[in-house]
Amino acid sequence: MKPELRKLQGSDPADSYRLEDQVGYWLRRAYQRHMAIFTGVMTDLDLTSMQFAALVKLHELRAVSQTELGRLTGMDRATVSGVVARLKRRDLVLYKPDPLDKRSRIIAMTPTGEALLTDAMQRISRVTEQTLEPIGAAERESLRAILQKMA
Amino acid sequence: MKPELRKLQGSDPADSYRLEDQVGYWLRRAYQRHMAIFTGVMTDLDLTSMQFAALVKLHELRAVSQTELGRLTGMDRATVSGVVARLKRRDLVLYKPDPLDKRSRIIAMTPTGEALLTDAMQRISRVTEQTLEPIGAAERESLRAILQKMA
DNA sequence: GCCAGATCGTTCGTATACGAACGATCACCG
DNA sequence: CGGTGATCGTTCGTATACGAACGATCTGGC
Repeated sequence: MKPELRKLQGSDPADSYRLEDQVGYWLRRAYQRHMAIFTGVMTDLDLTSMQFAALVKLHELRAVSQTELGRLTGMDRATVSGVVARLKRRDLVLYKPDPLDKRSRIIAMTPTGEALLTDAMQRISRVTEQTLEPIGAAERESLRAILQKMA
Repeated sequence: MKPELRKLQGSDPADSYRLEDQVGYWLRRAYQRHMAIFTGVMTDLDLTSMQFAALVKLHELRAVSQTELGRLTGMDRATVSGVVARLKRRDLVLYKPDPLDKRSRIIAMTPTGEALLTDAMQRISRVTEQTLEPIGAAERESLRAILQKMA
């Protein structure tokens, strides 16, 4: 069937599909904007959002295995491996052996890491505020509820 | 103020900050789940979501410059470069010179690309449906409205 | 006590993502 | 017409992201 005929019949799905109408597109765009804001606010600390997430969890739990850290922050174990290695290279975290499991690697924060986290913590609200700036309180709550259901 | 004093007052921001309460975390999780669904549905087509997005835009506009394609799909020009190169390697798109601008590279789809897009198009609704499965119609509309405001 | 299957972390390969620096070209202004 | 600043696409470096295969270790069942 010729394209023109398909168009006349309006039966080619590709002709009515609009990228701008897709959930994935919105989610990506919103996340992308959030990331840009995060990066902007944290530039001089040289801290990515995933590194920050890892430090937050380590501060909260004091020490966790690498796999557990990945689970808590939503990172693949291969990804966590790299993130943690970069934190270690900057002495923000350290490795400890797990006395109960030789396979496991316990990650804990160093004082340097705690200090950097304190700095980051003082600006993280700016990231949230800027990210949510375009929407009101009721919408923020809706967004939270909906995204939590979805994930 | 000393850390100990802050702690006594319960004022260390790091102690009350919960990763699970952050917008960025929800957005990332939702997007991550969406991506997993996309990948699962499209595995045998060997098509990533960004490659799909590029093909969708090319189908719609027939031919666009690489930079414009990036703008339309929300990709960095360095990123587009790679995505398009991989599509070209599989003969899904082709390059054309721009008669009006020697710097520009026009991208257009090949019949192979169109065929693959047709295949992908037949399952894309499954991706959307599975992504939005946890939420109802009203919530879907809310989500759309809110995310569009945010981006 | 042993072994089969699960789990821990690594490495490799591939695909985004994006800032920065670069060469080529373009557009516009004086 | 000539030059200066903007734009196009590339390349490099770095950081996620994730599947798959791997060795080491652990665990449960027998």
